[in-house]
Amino acid sequence: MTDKIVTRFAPSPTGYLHIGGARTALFNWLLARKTGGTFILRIEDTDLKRNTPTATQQVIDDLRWLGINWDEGPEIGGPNGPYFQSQRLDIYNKYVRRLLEQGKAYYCFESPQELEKLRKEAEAQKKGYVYQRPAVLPTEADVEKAKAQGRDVTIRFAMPDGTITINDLVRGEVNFNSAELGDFIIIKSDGFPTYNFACVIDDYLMKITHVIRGQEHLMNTPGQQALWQTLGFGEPPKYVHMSVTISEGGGKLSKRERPKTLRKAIKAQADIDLNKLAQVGQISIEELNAFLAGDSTPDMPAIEAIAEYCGVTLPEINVVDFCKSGYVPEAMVNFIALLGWSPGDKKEVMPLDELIQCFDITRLTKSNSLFDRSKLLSFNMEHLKLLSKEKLREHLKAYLKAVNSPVAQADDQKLLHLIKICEGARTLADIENKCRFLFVEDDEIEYDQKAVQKVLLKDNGLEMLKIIRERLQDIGELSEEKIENMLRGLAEEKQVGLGKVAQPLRVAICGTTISPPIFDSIQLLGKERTFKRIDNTVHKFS
RNA sequence: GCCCCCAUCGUCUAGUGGCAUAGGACGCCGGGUUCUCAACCCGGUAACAGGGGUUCGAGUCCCCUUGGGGGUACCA
Repeated sequence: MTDKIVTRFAPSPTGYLHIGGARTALFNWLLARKTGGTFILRIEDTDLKRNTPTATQQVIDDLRWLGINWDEGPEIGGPNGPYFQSQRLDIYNKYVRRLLEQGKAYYCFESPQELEKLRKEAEAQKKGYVYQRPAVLPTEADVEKAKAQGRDVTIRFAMPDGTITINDLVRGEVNFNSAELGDFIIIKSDGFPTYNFACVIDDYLMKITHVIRGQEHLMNTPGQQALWQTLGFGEPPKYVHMSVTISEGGGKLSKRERPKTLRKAIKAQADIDLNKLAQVGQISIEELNAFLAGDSTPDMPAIEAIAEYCGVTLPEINVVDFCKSGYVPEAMVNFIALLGWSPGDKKEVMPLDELIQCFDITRLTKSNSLFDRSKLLSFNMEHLKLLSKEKLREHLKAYLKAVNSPVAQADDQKLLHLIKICEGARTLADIENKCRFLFVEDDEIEYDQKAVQKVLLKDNGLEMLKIIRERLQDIGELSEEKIENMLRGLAEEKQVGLGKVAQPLRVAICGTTISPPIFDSIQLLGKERTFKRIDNTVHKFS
């Protein structure tokens, strides 16, 4: 019998979960679920400067939204806790002492500035920089002395000589020369462990069997493996270094893209009131100028507020962005899974359980893949069709709440009805857009000028509207059927297409040329409100 | 600069030496359907980066070139 597979997702809490992180989490989760193994969530909060207090919660919320649950970790605990690295300092220290005593780790006293200088010098000679291990390792007395002088004290791992071979489950053997890797820091001057150290200790203690992570970690693996062996931890975990997800703009899909898009958009608009923008984003004009010059980046809320004010659509990067754009988690998971992996047959659109069923870690692609939003959109539509009505309604409900839509007033039954008449929608946002007119006040309709010109003014649409109003008066209790008969009859009588009748009515009730089928729309709005809107429209544009 | 990874339609991919006139999906283009948007139906376009080997035979194996990506931190 083979041992149970244990995987983990180990994010550092620096903000919302982004697509790359979601994909890493997903593959680890899929492997665990496929094999009946354990999936652990571990928070790598060893960088005091970068961590934000709310980030852990954001990551947790995003994972839950995606449907990725963990067997051990924050909120639920487990036998290998704590699951926050910042709470495991004494554990790391124990292993550091062991290495120190064996002369396999040693103290260093260089400041970051001094190291930077050495690095620059190596660069100037076109050589890669490696830290030079002193012939005689510093003693505890040296540490005391350095501390007394106010110097930084760090601890480095003494990398053993020779070639390090890592065996990647999808890439095969990859070789590294340990002399080129150098002795890396395992304990920072603030006493916290570095990623490369804490990760090894925790993977060992948590009995992780498979480490699936991005290609950006490939260069960390030999050092971690050497550490693993030096500590006598036995057989290292199996490694998989996934391909990277590339953005449509080229380069790694990164959160920098959102500010970048906004900057470009603002610069493209010639006459724009910068003071107003700063005010909208609640930042100073200096900060705004620094941002436009590319010198700094304000916080996300500021970016988003300014973008909304300018009417600029920011590219989605974080999981929440997609949520707010009306994507459904089932589609996200399905799409992300197919980025750098394929089941091998022709199946693409799959529900979660099927995804788990056919998952095979060795089928990961080696090459990077580009994040194609139009394919995601298509997947989202397919999943909207696949989802049960109840599940879809729950998603829609959560979405409406998240974007603070007036449609949120609708009760469960109404929501189901709206979903039905919006069949063919590609996102939840499509449904919201189409149905919002039902939930705004009759005299707060915003008219789309193009629609008004084309449908109401050019083609005698207003006259048609008046006739429709009269006919509507006559048909008594509204039903889709009666409305349809009336409108079709009218079109036939006037020898025109149904569009000539339906479009003016549509613009009158919702201000745009886009709505659910006109018969359903009128029926839902009701007679009184329809009349009111027709009257308002006729009055306004006559 | 140095280290490492990768390379099939525009994009995601199938392909593990003969099943291949290279398959699917998204996109795109053309047509149909239609009260708007979307959906839906039919059809079409389009790829093995280049050059050397190995082999009876190469998208598939090897080498070089080129291109893309990642890393090069007291970040993770």
